[in-house]
Amino acid sequence: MRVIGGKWKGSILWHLQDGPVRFNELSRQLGGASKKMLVQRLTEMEQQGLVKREVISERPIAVTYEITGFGRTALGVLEQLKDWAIEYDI
Amino acid sequence: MRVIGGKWKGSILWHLQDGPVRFNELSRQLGGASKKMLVQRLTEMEQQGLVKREVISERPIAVTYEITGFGRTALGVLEQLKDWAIEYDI
DNA sequence: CAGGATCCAACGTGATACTG
DNA sequence: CAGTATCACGTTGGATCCTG
Repeated sequence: MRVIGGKWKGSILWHLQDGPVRFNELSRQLGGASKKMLVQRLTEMEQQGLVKREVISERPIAVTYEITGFGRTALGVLEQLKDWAIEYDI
Repeated sequence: MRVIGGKWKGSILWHLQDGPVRFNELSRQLGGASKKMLVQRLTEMEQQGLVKREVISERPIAVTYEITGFGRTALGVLEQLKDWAIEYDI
């Protein structure tokens, strides 16, 4: 729960599924999330090994976040959870 | 996540596995949980259909909480989560 | 562009005391 | 026994402004 719980981590992993995404793009995709929130979650997820942060360029700075192998296993668990939620209509 | 997330729900379901448990007994089994917390979680879980509350006697009042069929499916999902957590040593 | 710093409101939580 | 009520507190999150 510490690793995959909370309101945003699942959505973040989901949006990183198909390749690296830049910070602001991710921010847009996640609609209701403030930038501060997103920074907090991403930092946390990087330390937990769920995502990998990569600086693409400086001036102007560009950063991408990419899901790791471990992150994909977490996403798998979340898929199980989703199937269960759908099955019981929650 | 709304249904099985958080710090306590998993433990509560776990302790109800083998039959109904009274409030205070559950409180003792869950060590660090305050009574207030426990009431909140149990009320919430009753409304979500995870547990069933039953008044056994009044004066002195006795109440038990029992896991429902739906609660057992939730426990199943949590088992998956646990296996994953163990596999990756979190 | 990708954050960091700051301020403030809302919420969750624990401790304690009380009740039918 | 199984809660309810109240308060004090720390944490969390959003909003806003700032920066290399």
